[in-house]
Amino acid sequence: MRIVSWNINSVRLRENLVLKLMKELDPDIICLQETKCPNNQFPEKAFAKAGFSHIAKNGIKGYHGVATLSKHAIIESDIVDYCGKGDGRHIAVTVKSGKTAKPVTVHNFYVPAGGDEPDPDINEKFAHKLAFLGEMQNRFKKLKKLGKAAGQVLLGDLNIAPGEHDVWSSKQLKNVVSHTAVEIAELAKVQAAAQWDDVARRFVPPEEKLYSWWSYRARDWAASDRGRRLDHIWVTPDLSPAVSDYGVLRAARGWERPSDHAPLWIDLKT
DNA sequence: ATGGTGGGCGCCCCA
Repeated sequence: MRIVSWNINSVRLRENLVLKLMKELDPDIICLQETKCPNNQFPEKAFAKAGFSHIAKNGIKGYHGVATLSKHAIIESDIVDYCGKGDGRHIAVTVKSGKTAKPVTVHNFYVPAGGDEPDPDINEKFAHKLAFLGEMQNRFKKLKKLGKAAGQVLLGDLNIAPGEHDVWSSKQLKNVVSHTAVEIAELAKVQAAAQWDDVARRFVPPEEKLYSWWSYRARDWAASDRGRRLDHIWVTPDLSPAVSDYGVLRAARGWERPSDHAPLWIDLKT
């Protein structure tokens, strides 16, 4: 089973790029973030026609919003309202890909970007980001305690590039929101809460640069290559051996009228 | 040191 995560930055504007992605990667599940689309305006028909007839969405007019498209039946879906704001920043689906396959639960997240100033006392957006990560920690700690932290995937735009080689210059970005020590520590606590495995770094050596986002503001994003790895796919330990491949479709950043994020994917033997 | 671009929505927010 191939699972994709992609911050699409408006699903209505880039419906054609989602269809292109379907052709290029032939995934089973696609998790979108920043759909910026109310549920009743979501382009379901076009996606169903392409084979993705099972869709779970948590959309908000104008801002953020997540949606998960599946070729296989969604047997359960669940939305958690982080920080009590009514935002569209999480949706979970449970999918069973065949009669003998074990069900897999996929958590699709869009963590708040956090604004410009990395100080929660003067920047409420940064405070929101830290609070959101705190709620993620509690949620997955509880899940672990209940013995239910298995058969799960956590992915999405987490808006944090934790490692030295997850950014083009760790030194120059150390005070830039997305790469500050406090965020990286909070993200590590989320990861520890259910012993999530960051599969990316098993397939791409930690000392190799790896990005999933490049700013729109660069004159030539590919030439300057000042990227950040803001998007992640994690799995619970029981699924680690089942992950057979991982990749970032960097080419999609160069498609016509692109998102500023590239899609990333894993192959999972179920 | 600064400002650069791109979305949605409606005279300005967010990334």
